[in-house]
Amino acid sequence: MTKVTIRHVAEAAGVAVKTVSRVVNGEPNVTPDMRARVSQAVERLGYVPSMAARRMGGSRSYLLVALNDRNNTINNWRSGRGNDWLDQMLHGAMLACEAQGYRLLFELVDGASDDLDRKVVGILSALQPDGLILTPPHSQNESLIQMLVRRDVPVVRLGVPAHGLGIGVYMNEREAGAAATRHLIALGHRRIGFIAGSERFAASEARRQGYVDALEEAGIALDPALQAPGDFTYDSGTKAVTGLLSLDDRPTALVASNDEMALAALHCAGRFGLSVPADLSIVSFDDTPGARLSVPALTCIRQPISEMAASAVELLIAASREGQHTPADHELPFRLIVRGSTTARS
Amino acid sequence: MTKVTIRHVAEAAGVAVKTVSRVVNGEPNVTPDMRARVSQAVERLGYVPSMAARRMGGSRSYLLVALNDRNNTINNWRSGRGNDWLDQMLHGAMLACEAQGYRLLFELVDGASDDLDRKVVGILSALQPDGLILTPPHSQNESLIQMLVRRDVPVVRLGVPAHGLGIGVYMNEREAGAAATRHLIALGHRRIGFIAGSERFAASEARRQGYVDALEEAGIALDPALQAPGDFTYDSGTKAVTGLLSLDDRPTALVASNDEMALAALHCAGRFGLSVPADLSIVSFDDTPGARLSVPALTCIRQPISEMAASAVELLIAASREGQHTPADHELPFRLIVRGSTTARS
DNA sequence: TCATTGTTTGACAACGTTGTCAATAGGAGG
DNA sequence: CCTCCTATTGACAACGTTGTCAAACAATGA
Repeated sequence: MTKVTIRHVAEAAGVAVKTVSRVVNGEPNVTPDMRARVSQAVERLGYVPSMAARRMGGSRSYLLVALNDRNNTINNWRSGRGNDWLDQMLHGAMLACEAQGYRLLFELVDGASDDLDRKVVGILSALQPDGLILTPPHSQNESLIQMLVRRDVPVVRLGVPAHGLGIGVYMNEREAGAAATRHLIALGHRRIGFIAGSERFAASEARRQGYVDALEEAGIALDPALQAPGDFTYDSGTKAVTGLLSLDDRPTALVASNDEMALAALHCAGRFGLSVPADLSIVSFDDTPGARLSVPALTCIRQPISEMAASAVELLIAASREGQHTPADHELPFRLIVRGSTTARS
Repeated sequence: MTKVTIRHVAEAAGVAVKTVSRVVNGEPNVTPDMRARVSQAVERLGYVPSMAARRMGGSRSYLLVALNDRNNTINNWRSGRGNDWLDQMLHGAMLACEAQGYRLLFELVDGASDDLDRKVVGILSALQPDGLILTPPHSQNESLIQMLVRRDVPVVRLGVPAHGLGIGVYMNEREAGAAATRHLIALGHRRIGFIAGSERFAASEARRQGYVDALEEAGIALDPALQAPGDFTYDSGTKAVTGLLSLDDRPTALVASNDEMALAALHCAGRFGLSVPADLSIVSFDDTPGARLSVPALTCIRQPISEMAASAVELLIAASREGQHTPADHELPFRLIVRGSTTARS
């Protein structure tokens, strides 16, 4: 009933503690007999090594830390926007960690440059994780990442290419923006509006460029009036759509940079007497719960969030094992999910 | 640039390591001078104590673990249902932890009785947390909690009264069910349907009882046909509502045990040619993002989830400090949020 | 003044594991 | 049979902190 340590197992199996350690960690140079004997003792006593002691004795902590911006998270939560992105990220990461015997600790950070750096260093000192997962927008913070790389902490940057600093795990946002737009073009739409995301996120500009790419390759002239700014919030979506639908030559289709702004568009269209998708087709990004339950359900680009997180974990563990921080980039495929919010131009 | 330990601080300040420890931990019996001198060194060197070493040397780990059922989480996520409850719980808990210098580690568990117990013991052995937060339905698992209490692990049971085993932090679900129902009664409704939640969760039955309470106190006869089973999913909501609206004497109002089933009701009503709230009023539970963005927005009962989580953390830390596991119950108030989905009976 | 008490500081062991290196055993090659 | 090499096992220090206890010192009371 009391705490079981490696010493208890060693005594029970009649071997040295180091041998138990070897078996538990799957190290080589242990005879099958010995391995069986020790394993049996481990099983019987229900021994599980203490993470804290592992960290103290050895060089690994079996711990990864995911850093997320506090303001994003809290704002999402306060505004009732939900944290679907984060949920999926955490799930993907946790499952991958579990599969490898690692733990994931989720931390909120905020603040500007120096202050942020100090906080992150504090987290590093306190937790001594084997790797760090950064989410946008911090995954774009080059100076922060430079510091981490200097300290030899394996870092995965979610959502953006690493460009030689850390490990980037992302999807091709530009191509996704183009795919969303091409879908509308293929349906016969010519006047296609675009609602941009917050400039704090690199993905926003990439998606816009993809939109531009698709129009250009289809030979459709760009109309600046069709590009409205937004910041991923419902209200900003309402404002953007109101502007777009008030145009003399209003668009017949929209690309919204996230689901929430698309939902705003959906509701807003009604106020203009337009029905979706008959009078207005809408494509968006994210594939959140709300996008599936809306009427009509939203055609959208699904980001491989949990897959990215799982990759992140695997890459971090590999990096920490090999003790080298080779910069790398891993691009994962997105998917266009066609639902009821888009149809051919009438 | 290299790792700074307590010894470095001690040398820099010209004192013993134990003295630094005392200052860092705010222990008594240190002269103000000494405290200042050491604090300055800590500040200057950017010293942050290692959690692992703290756990090894001392009796506390400064770590709390939140246990959640893997199946709930994953199903919610796969089905696109979202994990709003969990998000809020984690946020509340994390912020409270941060305020006290603790960390929160989130773990998924699953499996039946023995297997579950073994997994939890494994988590305890590996992490050695100062306390455990259990979410429904595991917070109802008496045998699991009994085991934890036997092992002297402070435990908070979220969402249910503790009844003398562990610490319960919850809202009065029965009273909430009654409040939701009374709101409808006050609006003149007499035929009020009820869509139940999954029987796996104790809250489901409590809410139903509250519904019954309110009807009885208003002298409205119970009609078993008005109580439909459900399991918190959209589909089960659709099924339940279809049944209720097909009745000869159909209800003019509904109490849905969660937002998702209420949204199903909302959409379903349209198919019956009924408009909400004119022909059908709907009250639900949760106050999820979808409930606020739907048209009309849902009148619902808001659970004080993040507040419950924050209380949980504070109670756990207090319990672990005092080293005694006094059973306790903490009931937090819910709130009825009136929005567009309810109106007076026409 | 001296004994007593309390306050402040420090020395040292202990926590549970892994890294390092030495010791031993077993096998190959001469 | 002896030597050399390798595979296996073990002894022991180290990791960074806190708990325990003792030492030094100051304050109190007789």
